[in-house]
Amino acid sequence: MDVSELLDGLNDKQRDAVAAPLQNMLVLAGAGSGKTRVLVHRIAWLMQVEHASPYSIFAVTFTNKAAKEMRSRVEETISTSAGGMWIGTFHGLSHRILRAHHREANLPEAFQILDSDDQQRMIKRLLKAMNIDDKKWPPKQVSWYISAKKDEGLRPKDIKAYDMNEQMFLNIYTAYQDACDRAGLVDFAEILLRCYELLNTQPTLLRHYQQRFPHMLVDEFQDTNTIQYAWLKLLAGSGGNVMIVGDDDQSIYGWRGAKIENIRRFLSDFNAQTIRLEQNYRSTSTILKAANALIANNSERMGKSLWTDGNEGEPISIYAAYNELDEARFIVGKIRSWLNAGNALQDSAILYRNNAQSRILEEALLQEGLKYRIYGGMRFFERQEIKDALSYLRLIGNRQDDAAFERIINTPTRGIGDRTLSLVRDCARNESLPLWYAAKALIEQKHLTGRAASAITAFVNLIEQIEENIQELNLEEQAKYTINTSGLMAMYQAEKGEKGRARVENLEELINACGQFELPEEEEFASPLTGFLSYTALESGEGQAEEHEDAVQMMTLHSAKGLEFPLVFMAGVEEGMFPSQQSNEESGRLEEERRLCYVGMTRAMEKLYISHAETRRLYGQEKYHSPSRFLREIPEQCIEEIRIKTQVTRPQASNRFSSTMSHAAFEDTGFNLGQRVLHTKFGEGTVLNYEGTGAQSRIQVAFDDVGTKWLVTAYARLQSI
DNA sequence: AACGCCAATTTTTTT
DNA sequence: AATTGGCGTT
Repeated sequence: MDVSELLDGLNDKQRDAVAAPLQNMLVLAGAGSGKTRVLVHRIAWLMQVEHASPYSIFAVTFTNKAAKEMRSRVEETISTSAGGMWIGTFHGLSHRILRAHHREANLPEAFQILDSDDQQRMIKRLLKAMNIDDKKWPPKQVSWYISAKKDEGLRPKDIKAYDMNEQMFLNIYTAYQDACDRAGLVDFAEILLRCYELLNTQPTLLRHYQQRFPHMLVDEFQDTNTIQYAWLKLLAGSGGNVMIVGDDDQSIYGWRGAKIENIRRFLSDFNAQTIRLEQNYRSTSTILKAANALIANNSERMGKSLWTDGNEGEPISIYAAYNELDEARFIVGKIRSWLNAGNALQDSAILYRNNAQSRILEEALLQEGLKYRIYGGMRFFERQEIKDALSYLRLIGNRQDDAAFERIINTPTRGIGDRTLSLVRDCARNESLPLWYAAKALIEQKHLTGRAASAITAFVNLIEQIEENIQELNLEEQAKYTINTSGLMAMYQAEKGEKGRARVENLEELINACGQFELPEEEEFASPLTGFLSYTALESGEGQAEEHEDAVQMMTLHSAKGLEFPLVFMAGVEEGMFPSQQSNEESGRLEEERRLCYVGMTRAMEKLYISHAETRRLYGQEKYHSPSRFLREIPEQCIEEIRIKTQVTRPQASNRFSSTMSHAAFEDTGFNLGQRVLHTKFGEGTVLNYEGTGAQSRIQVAFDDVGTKWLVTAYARLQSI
């Protein structure tokens, strides 16, 4: 590709970023401003103009999806393979370094990765062993504590406990780390911390990487946490060509340790130039105006204002639903009209604050016969049956893996009960042995009696026999053999119902995935099996069953980041839901909620609907929510409120008045517009019954008492609900 | 080991 | 409301 082609079709700011001289740079990239494009073209520019070798390029993202997209777009742009380039996630790249230097990192060659579920189970077992009440110190909270500390780069020795309570957390952290180290296991946060420590303590190694990668690029920088920042800084060394791309207004992972301040830190630590990408190629000017106004309510911003030379588009429609069913009905009705107008279903998305909201929406879509796809939730490699199977493979690859041992020792049931198991655990703890070797020792020393002994022996033999018999097989055959021989397949085949059938299918899919798996050539693994196991942990399998069917896209606001849709619905935009109950003024999380709202709004390309329900069933109780404060922060001229706006006429010198049902909100419901009703009482709270239609509205606000006209805003109340 | 009952618990999520 | 986990019973 010609150099000038790299700059073609870019705006001035994008060009400044792509063609900048070698320097540290912050690209403050607003939503929809073409940041991926800039990153990709910058990489191509480095290669073609600065003559950078692909081996010198290091690009970091947060998700596998983003990494994959970047790689394929780079390859598309430079028209050759991007092999040799390191493009990956923080965890993926750190993991790669750890594999290559596992000895220096004090890890066994076949070390494995704990996901958060494994981590919690591990902690739970530990609490039991340490005789700690898991009601007082819930495993979930403990794992949260440990991860948070690791994200801060803190080992137990670096932490001073403030009180007895924290001291307990600290003790568990210490014990947990000890257990992981002995079992050859690393959790997600450990991957980053361990890699950081490795580089920090091995100057030769660090220099090697620093020299190899003079060109670094980082995406979504606003989501970096403390350890990720430190890791980057270490790798960048004194080199002066780091490009970070981010948007402080889209920082929505503070609750997970992301530090928005890292952007400012980067500016001073790296003495970096700032380039702002503010031209938006996604949304209508109305949507941008609204989003800009909303986010302006946040303080401490880097400052940025999106603009477009595109159309004004339609106003943002705000629908005040009577309850969540009405809300769902409204959304589905609008999607139906959108579809009937000749649009594609997959171009519409429903966004919500929490996953629990999806159910009602689903039901409404189902009723209307509209296909939908829900993002998030249980991923492929996180499923119970898959984790069972993987645990067999893990234990075969590494006998020290206590987490895997615990999971499968009695799955399927083979007569190893709690009594026997606690003997094994005690022995393991007393002798500082992995559970596997403790079990073997107990058999050898004849500490186990008849039935328990034979059950354990059978298990030990099973694992050893599997290992022996799969030596000559390829990965797919290994998995197949293991799943069948272990009895897992038979166990799930015996499980009745839809669930059992699905699980068997998943196990088959796992075998299939093993066949499809290509071991990354450039990376160093003890065996293909180890490589596959790492892959399953780091890439939990979102793309496993990705069907590109035409369906309504449903997801939380968080998972919508980075995506765009012509038609977007934001549901449940109510106080207590969004901003959520726990992010009130005191918690200091309001600004992050506002950013989340900003993220949601800027997903919409053409039309945005925002809805809130007056009444909502939440945790089995009726809750009354007022519209979200965020709605008031949107300029009125960007908004069209869809409500039953009833115009009321008051005859002179009379208490009687009539009102007319006159709003589009009823269009899709089959009610008759223009229906009139007579009343004698009028005021806040008066219920208007539209006879024969089953519709009601309740007067919410009465104002403008001018002459014979009252302007009244009333909410719809549908009797069918 | 399978079943059933009771109690607790409810943001957001990637790796 | 609905799901999950723990515990006791068969």
